[in-house]
Amino acid sequence: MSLITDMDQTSLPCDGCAGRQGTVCGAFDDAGIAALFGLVRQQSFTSGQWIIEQRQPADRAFLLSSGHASVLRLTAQGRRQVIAFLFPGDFFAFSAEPVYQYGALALGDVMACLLSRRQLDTLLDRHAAAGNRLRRRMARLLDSHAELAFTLGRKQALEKVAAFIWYLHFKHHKLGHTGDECPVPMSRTDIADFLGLTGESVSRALTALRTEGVISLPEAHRIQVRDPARLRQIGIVESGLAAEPG
Amino acid sequence: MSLITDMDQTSLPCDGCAGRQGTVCGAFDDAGIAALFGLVRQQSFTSGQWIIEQRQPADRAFLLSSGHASVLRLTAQGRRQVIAFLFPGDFFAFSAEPVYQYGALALGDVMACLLSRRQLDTLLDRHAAAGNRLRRRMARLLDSHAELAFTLGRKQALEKVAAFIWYLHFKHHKLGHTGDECPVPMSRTDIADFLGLTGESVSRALTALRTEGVISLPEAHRIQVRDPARLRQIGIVESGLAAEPG
DNA sequence: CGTAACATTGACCTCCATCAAAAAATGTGG
DNA sequence: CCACATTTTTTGATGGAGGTCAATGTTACG
Repeated sequence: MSLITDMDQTSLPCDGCAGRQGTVCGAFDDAGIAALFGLVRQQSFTSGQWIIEQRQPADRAFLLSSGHASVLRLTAQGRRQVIAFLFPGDFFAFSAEPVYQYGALALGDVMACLLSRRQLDTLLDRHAAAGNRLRRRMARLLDSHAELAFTLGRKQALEKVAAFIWYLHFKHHKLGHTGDECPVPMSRTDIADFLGLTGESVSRALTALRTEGVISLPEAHRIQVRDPARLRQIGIVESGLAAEPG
Repeated sequence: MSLITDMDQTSLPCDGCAGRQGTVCGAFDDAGIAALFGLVRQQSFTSGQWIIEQRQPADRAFLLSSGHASVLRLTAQGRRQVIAFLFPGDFFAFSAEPVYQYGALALGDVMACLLSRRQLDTLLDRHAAAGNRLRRRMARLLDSHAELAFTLGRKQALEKVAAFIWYLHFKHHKLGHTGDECPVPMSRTDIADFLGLTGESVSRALTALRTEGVISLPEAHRIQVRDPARLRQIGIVESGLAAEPG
């Protein structure tokens, strides 16, 4: 697959890259960032467009400046598995394969900074600190993948959906927003393909949580958390810290 | 979680470490290996012993010299999810968390080379090449985790078990063995907890594959593949190369 | 050899997928 | 801004894959 990582909150605005602020590029030291922005070329995508296409040479990486994307695999028989959702500031790169086994699909309007993998590799070779920080980032990503494995393997539908809402809100706050309400940038089917369910089951789970008073749904693509403690309990979100993809 | 990676086949015998040959430590350059073996202390474990315990400080790493282990998470309610199986030469390290969210359990007799994470980090900081190779290794591990996500989310029981057998044989050959028969070092329950099934379902799937003539089971912990093409087809193992955990 | 742990097989039931229809949201042109 | 067409979401009815519980057969080990 590929590295999909969210970069630090700590670091720099990304004007040179995105034209709007984003907190990104945490894995690179200052020289690295300077070099990086020299290489970057920006591109916009609309809903349903592939930013990276599955089965194409794994020679491109990108940084999501604005909007959202899903990383997914599509089999010959038409089965879909979403591996991750990307938020502004998230990074996609580093398949070990010569060809991407997964594609990245724009959910709505997207701005992305594309760069070649070769350039990125060179950059990383030159800046040891960047490589080390990236290694730590990848370790965190591995943690989150294990979390996903647990969710897929050992939770039932309601628990999966509860954990997912927890994850959505975690991301929302991590991106600097406040409040108990957050947007849902992906479709029910996308959520289902992430959690190993059907769209109908996702919908049913949402209504169940709404009926129980745990959440409310002012609109289909907006969720308000009314009882965070119970949501977390239902979702079996244990890991105190890195509650990435629950 | 943690990095669990199998090291290169290319590299060195591990006598200084394991007392018996193993092809390991591929991520380190020569100076790195020399330094590494200075730090190593070896330990043996018996079936059912924890090599690394969940919820303990994530300050230890280890290299499996001989035997097998499972990496698993155990929740308060007693749900079990196996994240990976470790084979001789595999490496376990690098949780991003301060405390391991997963434990490593010996399957039968095990010899492991334990080293402290701090020492390993220092080592990696000093040897840039080792860090880079490790990064590539982690990318491959991420690929395999995505493969696991697909298996857990979008395959049915028979397909999961077929893919698992494929994975077992892949590992077996990668470790230098030949032939269509290979040992199964883990229990049915372990397999079930890896694939998101129950032991009974694994058992049923195995008999189904046996009845179909795809495999045979000379003993419970030994599987012979009679029809590799069909096994692969049933297991939906697509990725030509990195067919890690199917 | 005997006992305990594990694996297989069977009967039953639950949760979720599937199929289908109604309701809501989204987009488009007038 | 509104009417209409299309897509998405919700809700309902039904069936099946796999979980659960229980009994039997097998393997591993003291």
